[in-house]
Amino acid sequence: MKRHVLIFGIVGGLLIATLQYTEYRFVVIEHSVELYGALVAILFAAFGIWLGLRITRRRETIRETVVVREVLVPAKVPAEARALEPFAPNTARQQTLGITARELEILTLVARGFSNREIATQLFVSENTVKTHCARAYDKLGAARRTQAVQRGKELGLLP
Amino acid sequence: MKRHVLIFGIVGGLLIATLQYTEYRFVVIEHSVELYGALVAILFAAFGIWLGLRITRRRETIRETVVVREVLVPAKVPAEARALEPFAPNTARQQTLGITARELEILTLVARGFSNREIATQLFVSENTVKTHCARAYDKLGAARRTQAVQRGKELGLLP
DNA sequence: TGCAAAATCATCCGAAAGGGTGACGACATC
DNA sequence: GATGTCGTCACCCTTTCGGATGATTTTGCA
Repeated sequence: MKRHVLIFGIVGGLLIATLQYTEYRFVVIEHSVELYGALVAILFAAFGIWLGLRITRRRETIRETVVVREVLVPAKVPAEARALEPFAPNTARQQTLGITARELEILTLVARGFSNREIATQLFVSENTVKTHCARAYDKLGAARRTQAVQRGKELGLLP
Repeated sequence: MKRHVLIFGIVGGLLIATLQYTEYRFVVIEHSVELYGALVAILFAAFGIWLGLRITRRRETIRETVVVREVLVPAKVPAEARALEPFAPNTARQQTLGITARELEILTLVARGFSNREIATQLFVSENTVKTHCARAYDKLGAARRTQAVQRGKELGLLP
């Protein structure tokens, strides 16, 4: 958290300096102040949004309400019909295999056909992190490839 | 989500206009551009953070733990559902997509988690051939990766 | 508050996968 | 016989994955 504020300040300062520098060099155009302000506004708004997402990303688990609901699910349903059913991963098996929630989360995205980079973008983490989670999940599932991990995950009731 | 972008634009425009107006009226001192930029930056950073919080806040709702009880359902989903044990691929869809039998055969092996080399060994063909079939299948399925192709194949009823 | 688990990120390297292109033979159809 | 489809294979190049390892930060809990 402290690091966020720090990089916020540093990046902000650098951005302002850069913008000022460029402005002093290219002030020949008209309305440069407006453009300058708009540029700063857009950049910092984007940065702020990113920061807001980043900060609050993990707070969701705090005030969650756990509701236990029982659902009757047909034992065997084809893939097309299964898409609508609420899927509940087999947490018992997940526990015994030692698969963490984050690993399972990434595994579901892998099963949906996303690349590591796409998953990293969606989850606001680096590609390396995704790869680490993947590797651990593969190891715990005894899989050598992502397709194999997906297959195993479906067999074990971990994935929809 | 669209509403957020809308109010973002409106408020942003108002802010810029206000800042320009006030600047033209009161800020005759030196370094007005720097102050102006810093002000805009801070305001928009705060606004961005607020927006980020607002966007993600409503996700902190209820997390329900669903307990699934498997139940044998008679014949709710008729034709495609019952032919599950010996899986019958959706040949109609296969035809319309122009997927050949060989491509589907290789696709099923891909879905089972085999590598191209393993598939080549099993089918007594070269790895290049497997890759060619894969590429054509991916193209016809609109997939960029093998996991995506598997996902699409299952959605379309081509794979078990 | 301190510790263990989990999550995050990085780097290196080799393997796997994917895109593009070209080619050749078998076979069916017209 | 010309045409088209399918299966087969090869080459080159780029991207993506995976394995191994080490490190730091965050979190949850006792």
